[in-house]
Formats: sequence, C-alpha cells, structure tokens
Amino acid sequence: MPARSSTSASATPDVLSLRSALLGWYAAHQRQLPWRQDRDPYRVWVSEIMLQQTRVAAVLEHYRLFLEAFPTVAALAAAPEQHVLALWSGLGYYRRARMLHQAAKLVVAQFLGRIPTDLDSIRALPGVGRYTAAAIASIAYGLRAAVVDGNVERVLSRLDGLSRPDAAVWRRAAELLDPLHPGDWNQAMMELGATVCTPQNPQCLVCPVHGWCRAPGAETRRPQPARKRLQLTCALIKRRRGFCLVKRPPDAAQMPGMWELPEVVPSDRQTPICLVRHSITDTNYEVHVVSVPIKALTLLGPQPAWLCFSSWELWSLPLTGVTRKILRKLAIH
DNA sequence: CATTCGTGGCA
DNA sequence: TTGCCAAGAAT
Repeated sequence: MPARSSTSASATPDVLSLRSALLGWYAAHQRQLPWRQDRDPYRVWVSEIMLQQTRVAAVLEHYRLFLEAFPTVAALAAAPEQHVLALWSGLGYYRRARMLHQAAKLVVAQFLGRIPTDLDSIRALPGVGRYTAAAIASIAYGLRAAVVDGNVERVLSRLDGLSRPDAAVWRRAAELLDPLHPGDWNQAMMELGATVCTPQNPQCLVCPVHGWCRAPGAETRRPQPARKRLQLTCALIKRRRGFCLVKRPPDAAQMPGMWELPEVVPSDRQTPICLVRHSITDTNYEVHVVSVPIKALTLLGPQPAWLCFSSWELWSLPLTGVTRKILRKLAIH
C-alpha cells in the first residue's frame, strides 16, 4: 500500500507531510486483523458493529465464530435471533446484535442482499450511526468520509493542543482525511490512538506524527460515573436432564431474551459453590452461586418458566456474560 | 441532550 | 483488589 498522500489543492504542505507520515507508519505497523483481510463490506460492517465500545482483543474470537456461522448477509438475515444472540454472548451491548440482525434482513429485503454504497443509505441502517457509516463507507468503498471515534478525538486534541466541540472535531477530521486513501487514513488514525497515542502512557517517542503535535501526551481523562455495588445469589440446580436456566423477559431493560441462572433468596440451607465478581454498566455485582435442594427452592421474584439443558446444550444458548463466567468457572462444558 | 446499554483486561 | 476504560448508537 502506497504511503503517498494527496496533492489536493486546499491542503497545506504541512498537512500533506502529516498524511504521508501517518500512512507510512500505518503501512508498516498496522496489526494484522481478520477484518483487514479484504474489503468485503459485510465483513467490515460486522467488525465495526462489534468494535463499538469494545476492545480488539475481546472481538477477535467472537468475530471468527460469528462469520463462520453467518458468512454472508443472507445467512445472517435467515438466522433465528436466538442463534445470533448466542454467538454474540459475552460481547455485551446485545442491542447491537439485534439491530445488526434487523439490518441484515432489511438489506436482503430492500437491497437484494447488497450493502448500500452511499453514505446516507448506510447511515440509515439500524445500529449504524455517524461513526460506523463513515467507517464502512471509507474502508469498504473508499468514500471520502472521515470518522471520529474516541481514538480520533484524543489524537486530534493532542495534535492541535486543544479540545473542540463535537461539530468542530468532525470538521477537523474531514480536513485531515487523505482523499486518496480515506479507509487507510481513518484506520491509521484509530490505530495510532489505540497503540501509540493511548489515554495513559502514550508512546510519544515512537509516534510517527510527533513532529506535528502541539500537545504530546496531554491528559484526556473523562469523568467516570460512580459504580453501585450489589450482592445477589444464583442457584445451580442440577437435575437428571441437566442444569436449570431462566430466560430474561422480552421487555427486560437489560439483556432481554437471554438465559441465566435463576436468582434465589439467600438462606442457610444453601451450599455455596463459588463467588463471581462481575460488572454490568454502572453496577459491580458480587454473585454468590449456591447449590439448592430442589425441594427447598425459593426463586426470587416472579421468575418465568425455567428449563433444563444438558451441559453441551448450554453453550449454544444466548447466555449472559456473568452466566458464562460462572459456568466456565465451574468447568461445566 | 443526558442516559443507558456489557464486558474483560490491565495498571 | 480496584478503577479505568474501548473502533457508539438509540432514545
């Protein structure tokens, strides 16, 4: 991939050399990631949805299994939602999976299974906002749309030595965008933010654009919401047919339709099995897992019908993250 | 426009 | 152990 930058008339020599420096660095140092194998719009799309607020390391395995199960838009559109959620299990932000599924059905129905090629139509897909639309358009189709994510915002604020309102950040990103390599430029900006221009301990000594930077390594901390702390007790109920799980109600605020261990009222008659710490958005949970004699079972609150699954069946369900963590810890496979 | 939605890894 | 996040979008 050439590290040339554009000779667009409006760009100053300074911007041209900045582009060249960053693109050259990206060509040499980019991570080899599965969604960079090609520019298949579907693969790019899935990766961008999975990467929303989620680290690369957490995405890799889910991405592999997801594309194995749903290699095309049509395959995804044809799948039952529970199957889609099962493959998303553990990634978090499950609404992303539902919207991706919904969007896939829409693409099949309205666009003959082809992901639209113009920015506005991409942006109109469920789950695709301003960032994701620009990412897909530039990476898959080479359209001149700049992205602004957390990385880009931090890189730009250090580069220019000032923080701007949102609208101005998008304008600045568009100004710097390399018109000849928009996809590589966008990914280079994000890659720099993710690996060099990090929030803490930025590696300014190896930064390819250090010479253009007004405020190298400037602090960019954001205020953090206070975490609540909650204890609860879940029951592992073993029966001949397997283990009992409950399905979260379809209208639940969090993780509707996903399966988990039933919550029970703590009591002395329960045998403690393990303790798991888990955080969900603004709450830190301490989950006590107990074994309960079936006769002494008292579920907490109105629990919908529960079902039993064999240990191998469990893992094809859309389990919540904490449930996966518990079952893994108890070596139930 | 402020809130809400998950999770795991690492300093 | 605890706190700090990470390639945002929808409402």
